[in-house]
Amino acid sequence: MNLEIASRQLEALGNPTRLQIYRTLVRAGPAGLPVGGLQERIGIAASTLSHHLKRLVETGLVTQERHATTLICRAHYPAMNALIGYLADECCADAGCVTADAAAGGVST
Amino acid sequence: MNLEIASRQLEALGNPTRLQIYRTLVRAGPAGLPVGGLQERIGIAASTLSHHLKRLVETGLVTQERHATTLICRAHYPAMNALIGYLADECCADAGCVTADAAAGGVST
DNA sequence: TCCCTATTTCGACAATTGTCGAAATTCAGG
DNA sequence: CCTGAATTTCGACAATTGTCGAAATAGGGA
Repeated sequence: MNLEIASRQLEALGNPTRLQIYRTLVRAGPAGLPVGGLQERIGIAASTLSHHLKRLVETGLVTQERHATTLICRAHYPAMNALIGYLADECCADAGCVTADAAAGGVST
Repeated sequence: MNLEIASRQLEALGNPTRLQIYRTLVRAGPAGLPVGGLQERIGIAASTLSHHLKRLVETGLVTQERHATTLICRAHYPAMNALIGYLADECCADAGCVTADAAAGGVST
C-alpha cells in the first residue's frame, strides 16, 4: 500500500453516491447484490451506477462475479482492511493517538 | 458521523497532494508545521497549498493555530479516528471480516 | 436463430477541481 | 507609520467528474 493507491481508494469512497454503493454492498453481506438490485435500492441511472461501480472495482474495493447475465457485486473486505491499516499507520506511526474512542474494536488496553 | 461527513473527509484525503500534506503533518508530530515549512517540504505554490489546507481544516482533519504571522498546522487525530471507526463499522458491522491482516493493532483473536 | 433481460458503452452536458501567479491582507518590529 | 515576512484571496485556465438517455453488447432460453 502506497500513497498513490491509498489516495485512489479514498477518492473512490469520497463520493457520496459511491460510498452509498459500498455501504449497501457491505449491508448486503457475503451474498452480495446484482447491479440491478443495487440500482433499485439507490435509485440512479444504470449507466451512472455502472460508471461508479467500475471505479470501485478498479480500486479493488469491490469484486464482481458473473451468474449468467447477472453481475453479482460484493464488498472486498481485504482492500478495506488494508486501507484502514494504512490510515491507522499514517495516523499512529509517530504519534500516540490513543484517544481513539471511535474505533470499533477498542484497540486500547 | 454520517455518510455525508465521512464522504467529505474521504474526498479530502482522496487527493494525492492533500494526502501527502496530511501525511507530512502526521510525521511532524504534535509540534505541527507552519504553512511555509509544509510548502518547502512539498514544493507546491503557496496558493495551492492554502487551498488544499482549507479543505483539510474544513473537514476537521487538520487544525491550525496562529503564532504571530505564522500558522501552525497539526493533524487532528480524533477526526481520523472517527473516520476509521466509521469505515470499520461499515465494513464489519454485518459481516465478519476477520481477514484483517492489514490492521495495525491485530483485531483478530 | 430470435428474443429478452442485464449491463456497459457512447456522446453530451453542466459543475467542480487542481493548479498557478499576482495582488491583497495580516501582523510584529523599528 | 513604514517595512518585511507569512498567508490568503482573486482571477484564470485546462482537466476531470457526475449525471443522464440512447444505443450497443452479452448471454441464456424458447
